[in-house]
Order: sequence, then structure tokens, then C-alpha cells
Amino acid sequence: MATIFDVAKLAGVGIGSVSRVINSKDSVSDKTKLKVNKAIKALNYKPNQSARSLVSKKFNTIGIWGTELAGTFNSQTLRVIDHELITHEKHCLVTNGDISNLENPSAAIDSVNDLIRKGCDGIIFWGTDITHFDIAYVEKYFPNIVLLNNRIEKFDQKCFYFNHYKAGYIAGQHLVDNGHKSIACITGDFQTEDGRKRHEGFLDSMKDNNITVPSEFIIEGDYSFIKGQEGVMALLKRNLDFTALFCGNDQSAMSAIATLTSNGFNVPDDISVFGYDDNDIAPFTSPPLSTIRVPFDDMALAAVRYLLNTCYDLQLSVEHNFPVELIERKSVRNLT
Amino acid sequence: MATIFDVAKLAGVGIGSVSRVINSKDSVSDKTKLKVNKAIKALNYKPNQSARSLVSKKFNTIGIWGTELAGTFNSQTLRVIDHELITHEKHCLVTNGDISNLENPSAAIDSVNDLIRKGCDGIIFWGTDITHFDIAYVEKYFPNIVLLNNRIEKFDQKCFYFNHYKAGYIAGQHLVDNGHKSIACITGDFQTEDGRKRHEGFLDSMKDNNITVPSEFIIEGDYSFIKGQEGVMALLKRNLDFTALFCGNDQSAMSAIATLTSNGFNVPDDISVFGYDDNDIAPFTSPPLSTIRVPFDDMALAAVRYLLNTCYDLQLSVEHNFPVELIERKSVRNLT
DNA sequence: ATATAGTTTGGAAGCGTTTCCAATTATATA
DNA sequence: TATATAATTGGAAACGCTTCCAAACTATAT
Repeated sequence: MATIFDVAKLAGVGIGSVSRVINSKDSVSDKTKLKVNKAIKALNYKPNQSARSLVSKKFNTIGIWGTELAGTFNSQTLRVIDHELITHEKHCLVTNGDISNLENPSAAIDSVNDLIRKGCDGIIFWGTDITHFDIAYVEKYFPNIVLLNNRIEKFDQKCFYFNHYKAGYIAGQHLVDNGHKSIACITGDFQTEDGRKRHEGFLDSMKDNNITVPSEFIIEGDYSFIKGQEGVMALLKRNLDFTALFCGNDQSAMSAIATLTSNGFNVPDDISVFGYDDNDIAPFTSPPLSTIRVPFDDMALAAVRYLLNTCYDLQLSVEHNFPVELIERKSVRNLT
Repeated sequence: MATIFDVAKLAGVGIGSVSRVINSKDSVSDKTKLKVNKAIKALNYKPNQSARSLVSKKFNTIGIWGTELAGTFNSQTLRVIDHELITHEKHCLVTNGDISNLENPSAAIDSVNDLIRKGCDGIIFWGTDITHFDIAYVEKYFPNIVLLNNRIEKFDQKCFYFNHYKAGYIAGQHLVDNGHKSIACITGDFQTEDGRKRHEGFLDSMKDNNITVPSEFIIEGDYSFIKGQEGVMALLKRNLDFTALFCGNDQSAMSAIATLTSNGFNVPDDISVFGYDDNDIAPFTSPPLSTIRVPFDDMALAAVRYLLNTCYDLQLSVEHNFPVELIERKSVRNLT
């Protein structure tokens, strides 16, 4: 591997000049620039990042900490993040925080520390699987962080989240607007804050419309396919009379539709189904799924940009407001 | 940030001893070890990775190059890789090769070089979106590579792939074994080698059973949900008489099932559907999807381990043979 | 031709490690 | 006890870069 000395020697200049050329700051004469670039090409020279980082104390790398790397559209988010980083010539270092390790309660902190030690200039905390306490602890010695799809009031500027309460409310209101009065739910995961929030919003919309939702109409889900299926089976077994089903996400909505259909119910003629996320799959269920669009991509983009600004003194525009959007397709029947 | 000098001073030893303690090689007396560890704790010392890499020329990082970071189970693969790396105290650096950039034909090479320059000890090439030519080019100056779900004969040891031909054959044979003689297809993407291979295998199984598949029974797909839907619509419009549908992957199979169902066809009573991949969704379609299990997780694990062995002189066991597995669920009707 | 100001240049110092070697200390052997 | 051998230690040198400063040029004004 060629070093800066080799380049300098071949070009017949000092190493300072080579450094100036590859960093394109400070003034260098065109003649020197030419000679250096020629030598760089000839030697296929690539600056050693470790040496650079050692001096500059910058790693040009952003760490991503999350437990949600799997799943259809979480990975889409990763793609958005990576793309924005590449645009600014940065890299992304990924780690799956393994928080399932009960024997080691500081496992989350440990994996974050690994990320820091390995060398990144900032960290994206993705999701709500790390405690507020842990985040606050890390923030003290490593302040360049950003929270994606999570919120801690004290770090509000660093948080990029979506108003799940409002979204849940709008979902409920939409069903009511279409004449539904008897509505069942397969909720999101109540372990997660956004799962609770969207359900709260939904319930409040019911309350505001003087509709009661008996507890046997509510099945706690966990965003999985299987829960959508199981939830519908449980609901059907209870022999309840409902005209609409609100699901905590599109995956469970999809398997709910499939299960309803295979049990002889037509969606939406017999039972309407409403999803949440506007996942890739939503337009292709049968019938196409009406849902709430969660702008994960926009949120992710804003979060990276905020971090890029703070880490590298950039001035990228950063959105902080992500509007709720209702996506009407064909899975909700208008009863009025 | 405390350095090794600070630790040495506080512990009252030389920097060499500190280095020996943190790397736990060479002999150090228990007394020294104790003093050093105490100082490390007191100063919350973390060795600087850049300095370490500069000397050792190891980065403890594996790069992942791919264009398939999105998609349900590609991200599952990423999780497997990351987990294995963490187990061995390595990290993963991810990049989405942006090959869609036609203006710059060397974009793939450029992004690989970025990865190398940034500092990784090995690279996983994931998928078939990079040309054999480009891989061979990179391999010359950066031999620590591995191909996942791709195959180049000359690098056979470094390739971790699945026999898609055989899988396609088994899929076809399974349908025949169940009495199907008139079979339609929504294929995988013929742009990808595995898409072509699985179709080839399928066709050969038909040939061996003296079944002809007229070209109007074959729709070229691209693994997407929408193609599954569109494909079924096209097939139905042609008014063909088929009893089974072989799909290039589970996603298109799923939307195919949904579309068939919503058009009044019962799966599998009227038409059987067979998938490919054994995706997360496969057990939860309605009816549950019969499919071919592609052991992506096993392949990924083997690939990382091979790379870990070559990069860090480890002796992890590496599987090179990934058997085809037929998963029978409920989407194929036995006509015999 | 000379003085002045501005531009460009070379290379030493320093970043925080590991590795090596010579020096020191401890242990075993006669 | 003296000597040979082994274990342990400190710190200089090296890794490849950026940054800085003094030196060497160039251009302009007098």
C-alpha cells in the first residue's frame, strides 16, 4: 500500500503538498496539484483512514444502534440512512443491541460503548428498546446522539418521532366517519411506547364519538403476522358483532385480512380492516389496505441530517414535523 | 480522553506494560496487572482504535456490500451477520452499492473502495448485483472477500450459495407428484442468476415428466408484490386452464394468493400455489404457503465465519453445503 | 533595482498505539 | 553463595497522516 511519502517522492514534492491536495484546502499551485494527482493515480494511493482519524479525531462514521434491523421496512430505513451518509462521504457502522440478555443489565450500554470505542462521530438510537436512563447516561460523555422513533423530552431537539397518538385518533375517527360503531382491535405491542400511544389515540377518538369499546373487542398484539391471525381467530371465537377491525400495523392487518377471508368473511363487505404504517405490502393486500402513513423515511432522513450537522458542522435542512397522513384504499366500507 | 500514558503514569508502570495488560498477551506479573487495571478503571480509559489500527493494520471490522439491504428477509440476514461479528468482537460496516448510477459504470467499484479505505479487514459481497468482472478486479488487491448468494467458479471456496436449479426442480416435481399437469409460473427476476436457475430447474422437471409448459403460462416476474398481483391478473385474462401456480418467491406467491382469492378462486381447491424462499410470511398466508426453504441464515453464518477465519486466523467451522428443503403447508392440493 | 506583501512550499512535530530490544529482576541450579 | 536461565519491564521507534511554521518563491509598488 502506497503511503503519502511514496506519493510525495514520485511527484517530487513535500508530504505537506500531497496532504493539501487530497484535502483540497489551503492553496496549492495548479502545477503541484497536477503532479500530485498524477502520482496518486499511478500508485493507486488511498489515504489511510486510521492515520487520518488519529490526527483529526474524526471518524467519518455514524453508528446505528437498534434492535430492529429485521423487518420489512426497518431495513428500508437503514437504506435511507446509508444513502444520506454516502452522499456526505460518511459511513455507517451498525450494531444490533442485544437487550434480551437479562443476565447483563448493562448490555445495551456495553454495545453502545463498543460502537463509540470502535470509532464513530455520532450515534443514531433507533427505536424504544433502550431505556431513557441508558440514553441519558451515554449522552453525558457522548453528546452527539439522535433518537429515531423515540422521544425523551429533555432531548427534544435530538428526537425524531411521529405523533402516534394523533395517528391513532385519526384512524378511529376515519372508521367512525364511515359509519362504523362497533370496532374491534388487534393492537400494537403495549411494551412499546408508540404501541400504547396509537391505541390511546384510537380509544380517545371512540370516547369523543360516544362509542364504547368493550374489552373483549380488544386483543393485544405485537406487530407480528401470527398475532394478526391469532387475533382474528380469537375474535371470531368470541362471536362478537363488529363491522371494523383496527390493527396495530400493516403486517397484522394483512394476516387479519387473510384469516377473515379464509373464514368466509369478505373484506370490506362484511368487515372493514384498517392498518397502520403504510408498509410496502399495504397496496397489495386484497383488498388494498387503508392505513395511516408513518413517514419513517422522512424521519430517518431528518435524524441523520441533524446528526451530520452537529458532527461535521454542516447546514443541512432538518424537518422536525412529520404530519399524519391517512391513506384510503379499499379495505374500509362506507356504511352510511 | 485518557491515553495509555495517563494510565501508565497513574499505575506507575511503563506504557509497554499497560499495552501488555490490555492485550492480555506476553507475560505480565499479577502485581502489574492489578495496578494497571485499577488505573484503567479510575480513568475510564478506552484504547483509541485508530491508533491501534494504524499499528496493527487490523480494523476489527467487516464490510458488507450489497444492494439488497431492504426487503423482509435480507435484513434478517444482516442480523445474523452482525450477531456473529459481535460474538467475535468485530463490527460491521454497511454500504448500499448504488449500482443504478449508469453515468458512472465504476460506481460499484468506487463504493467497494470506499469500504476498503474506510477500513475493513474483509468484505462480504451480498447478492448478484455486482459483476464477476468487478469482483475479480477487487479480489486482486483485496483478497479477503466472500460471496453470499452468488457464485464465481474461480472463487468457489469463497462462495456461499444455494443450488437454485435443484430447488426449482424439486418444486416442479412436487407439483407433479401431487397430480398437477397444467402449471403456470410467475417467475423470479431473469436479470438475476438465481432467478434464471430456479426457472431452469423447474422447466427441466416438467420436461422429465413429459409436461409441456406453453409460453403463455409463464409470466416473468421480479420478486415484487405487485408482480404477483399483475401476473395473476394477466394469467386470468388469458383464460388458461391451470391447476397450479409456481411463483419465483414467497412475496409474489402471497400477492398471487390474495389476487386469486379476491377473484373467486379458492386456493388450493381451485388453484394450488407454490412459493420459494420460506420467508417469514409464508406460514401466515391464507392458506399457509408450501414453499422451498432457502437457508439464507445458514449461508450468511457460514460466509461470515469463513471470512473471520481468513481475516483473523480463527478456526470456526464453516458449512459449504446447504441442502434444499421442501416445506409442505396447505397451498398445494393433491389431485391424485 | 529594491522593498513589500502575498502565495506556495517542505518537513518537523505530534496524534495514541504496538512491538521490539536491552535492561532489570526473579528463579533455578550447581 | 555464585552463576545460569527465565520472567518481567521500560521506553524508543514506527505506523501514516494533519498541522503548523519558517523558508522560499512571485507579484506588485516604488
